[in-house]
Amino acid sequence: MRIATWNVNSIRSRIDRVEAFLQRHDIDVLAVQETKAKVDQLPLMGLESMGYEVAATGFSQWNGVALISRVGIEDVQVGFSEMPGFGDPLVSEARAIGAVCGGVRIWSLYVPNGRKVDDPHYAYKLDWLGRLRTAAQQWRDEPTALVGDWNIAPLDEDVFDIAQFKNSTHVTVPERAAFNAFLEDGYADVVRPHISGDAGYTYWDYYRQRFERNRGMRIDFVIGSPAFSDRVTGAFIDRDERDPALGKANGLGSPSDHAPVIVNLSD
DNA sequence: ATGGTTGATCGTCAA
Repeated sequence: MRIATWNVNSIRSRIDRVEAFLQRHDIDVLAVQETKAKVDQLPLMGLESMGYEVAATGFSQWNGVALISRVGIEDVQVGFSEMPGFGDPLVSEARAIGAVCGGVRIWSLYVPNGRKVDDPHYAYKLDWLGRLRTAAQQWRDEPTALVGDWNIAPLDEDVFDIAQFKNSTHVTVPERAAFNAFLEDGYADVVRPHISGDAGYTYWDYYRQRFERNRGMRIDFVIGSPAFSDRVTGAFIDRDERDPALGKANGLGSPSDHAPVIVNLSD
């Protein structure tokens, strides 16, 4: 089985890329983030004709997530719980959808960005991660994968220049501690052993030709329970999908600012 | 400190 995670930055504007990606890499389950679409706006026709089923959260702004699977989608669950004091519960619940696909529980996650360390959204991010951790402890003894855009760079080598991230979100001690808590609970970063340094980047800002200069970040992860991690036989990042020049040459529009992460599992 | 780019939606916010 082959699974992937990809922050697509609008599934409607990039459905051609999504369908081509699924075919090019023979993907069984794709977790997507930042769908930027309500459920009734999802472009399903092509996906269904390719044999995929879709489960998604609905939110029209920026934080919808989805699972696209051709090995079944069972026991769908959405979100974790309301975030007291942080507006509409949809804001938190639209960030996570989980289902059993091909015998594996997969969660597509869009961890809150945090914006600035003094922004209420930063505290919301840490709180949200704490709730995710509590929920994830219940699935640790099953084949489970927590995949998506974590908006955290756990190591200094996961950003192009750690000096530029002083006082910035994504690299703070509390965010890294929140990430490491999953590893302490028995989950593992199953892609780390297959990449090194700047070859592990999954995100490059649209600004300032960050991709062309390889000034990126590693913030998209596949975190597996022991029963999941034991089945991982390989992993890679499809950096070509982020290449604006390659996309243009292939007649495609602008890429997402994130590249897909692909993981192979033994049967 | 600022600016640069993209998407949803159509002035402005979020990333």
